[in-house]
Amino acid sequence: MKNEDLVQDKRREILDAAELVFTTRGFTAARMDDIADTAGVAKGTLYLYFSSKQELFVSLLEERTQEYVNTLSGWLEHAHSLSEFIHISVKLRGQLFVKNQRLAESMSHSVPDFPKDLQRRVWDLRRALEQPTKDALARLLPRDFPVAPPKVAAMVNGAIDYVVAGCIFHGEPVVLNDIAQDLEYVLLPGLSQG
Amino acid sequence: MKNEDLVQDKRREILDAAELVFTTRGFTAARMDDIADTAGVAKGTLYLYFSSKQELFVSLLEERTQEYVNTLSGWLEHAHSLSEFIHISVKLRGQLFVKNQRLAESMSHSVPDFPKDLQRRVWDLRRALEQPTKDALARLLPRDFPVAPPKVAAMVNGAIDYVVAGCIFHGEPVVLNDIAQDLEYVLLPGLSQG
Amino acid sequence: MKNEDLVQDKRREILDAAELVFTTRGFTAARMDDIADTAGVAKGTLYLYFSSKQELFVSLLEERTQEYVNTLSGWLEHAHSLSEFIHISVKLRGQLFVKNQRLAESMSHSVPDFPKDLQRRVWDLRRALEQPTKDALARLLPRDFPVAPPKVAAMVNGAIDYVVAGCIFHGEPVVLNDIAQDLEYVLLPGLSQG
Amino acid sequence: MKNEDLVQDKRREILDAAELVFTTRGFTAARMDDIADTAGVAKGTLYLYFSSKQELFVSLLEERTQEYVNTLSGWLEHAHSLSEFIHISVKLRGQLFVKNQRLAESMSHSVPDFPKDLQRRVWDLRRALEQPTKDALARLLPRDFPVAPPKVAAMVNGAIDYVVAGCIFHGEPVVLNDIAQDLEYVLLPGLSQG
DNA sequence: GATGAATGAGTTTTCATTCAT
DNA sequence: TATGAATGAAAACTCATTCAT
Repeated sequence: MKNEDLVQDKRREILDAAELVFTTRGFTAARMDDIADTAGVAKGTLYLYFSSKQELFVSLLEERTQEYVNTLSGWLEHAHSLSEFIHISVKLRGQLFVKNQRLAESMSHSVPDFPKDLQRRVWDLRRALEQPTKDALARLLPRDFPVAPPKVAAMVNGAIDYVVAGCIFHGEPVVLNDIAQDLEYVLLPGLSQG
Repeated sequence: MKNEDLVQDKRREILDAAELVFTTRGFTAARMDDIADTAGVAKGTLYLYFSSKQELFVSLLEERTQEYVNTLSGWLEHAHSLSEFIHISVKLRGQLFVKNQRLAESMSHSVPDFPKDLQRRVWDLRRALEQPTKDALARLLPRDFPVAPPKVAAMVNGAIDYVVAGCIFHGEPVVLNDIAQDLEYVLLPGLSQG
Repeated sequence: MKNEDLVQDKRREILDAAELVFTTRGFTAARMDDIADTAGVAKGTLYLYFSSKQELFVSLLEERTQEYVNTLSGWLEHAHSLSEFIHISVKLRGQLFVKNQRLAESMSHSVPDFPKDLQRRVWDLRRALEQPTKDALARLLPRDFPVAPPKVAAMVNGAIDYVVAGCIFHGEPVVLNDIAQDLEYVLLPGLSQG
Repeated sequence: MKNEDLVQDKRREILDAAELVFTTRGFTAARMDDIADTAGVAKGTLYLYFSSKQELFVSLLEERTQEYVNTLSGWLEHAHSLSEFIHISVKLRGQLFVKNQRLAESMSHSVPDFPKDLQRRVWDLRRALEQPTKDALARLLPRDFPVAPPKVAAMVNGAIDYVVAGCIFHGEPVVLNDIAQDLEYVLLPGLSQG
């Protein structure tokens, strides 16, 4: 028990360090040295937990995606209106925006060179990531809404991410409640049309 | 004249090659060898036109941003309704989506390590990139629209990019007319509210 | 006693494992991990019995050389003719060929880098290894044979080893009786000359 | 012309350095750094001429085997008796003994881990290496000699190599003429039997 | 101006050895 | 005594940059 817990702790420490370094520098520019230093372990230790830099990266994606998907679907289950859906989406995507964004970017560049088994693991992740939003929209949109739920999900998420990114870029504070209200104002009329 | 033109031609060839390689592999993973091969010149020649890999990258961003901003503001000047605005935006962002997306991603990862003078040049680019959409919205949105034009611009552009990215990811054809109609259906009611 | 025996057992297990790994991969490419796994003990345990990888290797050479020399001199003592000498030599060298060959090769590569005390131990081994064949030839060769026994020993052993190696390389079965007859046919006339 | 020659010179320098280092240390223990230092070039330069340490090793084997086979078959063509055959064999194998021996040893350990294409190249070498001696013996042995030429070749070569190795090991001078006479004395009677 | 061979600092990965339990 | 997680020095290989031709 004790032993197993310690192993999990160290694994988590390494993943936290990896997240920081990968999201700051991108996959290729990130150095295993930096990850080890950040985690406070020796370089060799990384390889006791992950078989390569690529495998560490994919494991990190899996871990974070899992957490995010769990949280998101938990919250969205209790959304009973499109307004609630928008507010919940803004709150969660906004909080996790920066690191998820950076990881996602790294993915599109780096993964094409990965070995087949790792590519497959990433592929599975992408599908898992879309599911909760798609499910909630399927439930909340008016019957016979002419735009398919996956496309609507893309619009909502894109709008959220870009507004948050804009705030960060311009150095404005990210007030998620205000952002949610702005989004509601723009999107709700269109999404509520019978 | 003749001489000057030749110089410009070679410069352009190198930039075209750099675009292909940077957008395919990302900044760090891109190799000067590949860029030279793709451009059909020797590696040393790259350094006659650009003083480093970083400077080549920033020059490319400047070149492409300039082109894109010129085209976009040209088209948006003639937009006389929000509907037209949406259709024009989808058409242009959609066409340029992939390469702009990749360049933008590379920017966020790589630029923080660049020397200060190059960072300044990138900073100026980002502002230039937002201007045309902001100007058009300021003109087309209803008086006293409660959401600021830069935020609306972010929502529209985010929605466009994510829908296009979703099509590409799922292997569906990217039919820009259809996408524009979907976006109009979702966004226009909110944007037209008095 | 009991305790002492257990210690010897574990030592032997480690040496057996080391033999398998060293002869399969060569000294440098052999990993202490593999030896520990093969022996069924933890890596740290190896260092309770042998102070380093190098010392383990030399101890193995000593152990195996001792066994081989004992067996060989026991058999050769009862050889009463050059024909018997050849048959016995083929039988024993043939059986032990592969592992001895590999250990010997490792020796010539690796030992030059060893510390002086280990080099000295290896040096002693080499001399011990030649003695039984030299003694038997001194007894069995005709009086005043013009070629010195050590050189004859080298010829016989070289001929045996290369024929066996040739069979192995070409994938032919190693039939030691046939090989002994071939060697007798070629060597006996010369060795029997008065 | 000039250019091509310079390239060949540098390639040769690297191969010479590689031979020295590989034969001194064995394949695994040899370091690319050492080879580069010995050749008087930078580490990166090695990779302009050979794509990996393994490929450098196999290229070296090919180069040296080719030289040796050419020389050997040239000389053996003019051997008109078994006595001449023995003298020629001793002279050539003796001269090249040390380095060929060491390279051959490295082969048996290292090559099994090489990629398939390199293994194939080594396999071809081994066959080429046996041909000249086999051809000469087929010509010179008595009709209906009961031992197959490849086996006789193995005996002769093994005897030569071990006698030479014995001299080196005991610190005696290697006088090839004397060694050839000793071998003739022992082997010729057996090989000449009708 | 143009070339491309050469460089060497920087990166990932391995593995003998140690030491707290 | 036995363990095996942790270490970090060392090795293969890469690639931006330079410079003699």
